[in-house]
Amino acid sequence: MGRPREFDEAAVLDASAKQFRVRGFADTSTEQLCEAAGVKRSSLYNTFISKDELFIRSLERHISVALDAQKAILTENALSGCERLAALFDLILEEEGSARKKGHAAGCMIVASRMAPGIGDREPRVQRILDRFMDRQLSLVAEAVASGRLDGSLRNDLSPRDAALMIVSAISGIRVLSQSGTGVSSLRKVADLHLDSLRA
Amino acid sequence: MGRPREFDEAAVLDASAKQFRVRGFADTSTEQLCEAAGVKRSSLYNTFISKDELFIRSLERHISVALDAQKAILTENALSGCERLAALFDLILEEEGSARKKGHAAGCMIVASRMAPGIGDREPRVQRILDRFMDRQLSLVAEAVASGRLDGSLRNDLSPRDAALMIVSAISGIRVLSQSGTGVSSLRKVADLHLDSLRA
DNA sequence: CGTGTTTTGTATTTTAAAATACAAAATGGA
DNA sequence: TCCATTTTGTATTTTAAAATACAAAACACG
Repeated sequence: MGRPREFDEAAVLDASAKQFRVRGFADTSTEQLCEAAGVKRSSLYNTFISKDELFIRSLERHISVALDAQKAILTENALSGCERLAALFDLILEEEGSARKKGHAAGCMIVASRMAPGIGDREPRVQRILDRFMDRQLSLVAEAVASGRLDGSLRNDLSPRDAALMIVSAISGIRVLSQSGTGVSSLRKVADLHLDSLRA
Repeated sequence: MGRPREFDEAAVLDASAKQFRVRGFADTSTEQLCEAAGVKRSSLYNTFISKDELFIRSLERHISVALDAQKAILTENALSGCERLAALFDLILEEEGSARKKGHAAGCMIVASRMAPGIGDREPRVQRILDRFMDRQLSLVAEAVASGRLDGSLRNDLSPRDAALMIVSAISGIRVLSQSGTGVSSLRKVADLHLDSLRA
């Protein structure tokens, strides 16, 4: 009962996430958020309590869909372990490339939330969300590495965990490079170099 | 003539840089800056004009000393090309390790400034300073790679420029990993993996 | 000694953004 | 239909931090 909602919650979270990504947490006002999401302030506060809570929920959703996409790739049985890693890099490069096209060169919400203190200090949940994401990402990549050792596509002298750390760090590195304006073709070479070092 | 200054300008810049690193730009108030630097607000504004200007000068100084340290290592004639790169990774790991010990796990001012929009949007100079840093860093690393090819310590089938991009991205990746709480010993393994892939 | 000049300390003003208050609107169910 | 309940729109309040104003202090120089 009561008056029905006129907006889609997930759409607001996506629009918010984009704003936060492009302008940063501190530099996006609630007014910009309202405008971007096409929602009035009272609706925002009524639904999401505060700017902090809205950010947290946006981050949660962003990470959830990002992780799903990576999981789909990294557990694709039709691919060898090495091919899975290659496809993961493809995904990252595609994301960066299309972000580039859409004008907003900015940025990776996950890496930015990690590196920029701010809300992450006040809000332990931000830390927790990011930690959990990284744990899962590391596990997924480590599994792909392990299966790459079995199918012979990857070196068998490396620990899956260490290799996974290396891959994950490479991805972050690429995101930073991309934010610095490095062209996608260069990013591709960097990704290839990283991957080559793990090949059998 | 006139009343002499009671504080050291460089010391204020260093203290400010630390605050900005630990708390982020938006979340450090001028009051915190004054307290950290041991200087009254009027002195700050009198000398540095505004919070924005103070940040820019802090960043400039921070980058300048960082680059000097890297340059010293990367142009050390006594070392082979590969050893120079290894020493560079050592420097990074040492920085991260000692930051960890001092409690403030946060953070790399350079990567954070890149990834977190904010002042960087308003201030083209921030962009310029970071671009310039990266150019120089890339050149220094590329030179080290080139000399590593000559002295036989590094693979001779890779373009110095691409290899340099790969190294620089690896460094950023390690910084992100470190910020996420990864232990220094794991960071070391990651660095070794990255370096191994370039060895002759 | 003073006098001009710069720095320093304190108190105040400005500002901008977050958050709230409250009436009007819109529905489902009795 | 009308009432309880929730959302929506607008206007206002709260807040915190950046920036300024101005008098007192400290020195160099004549």
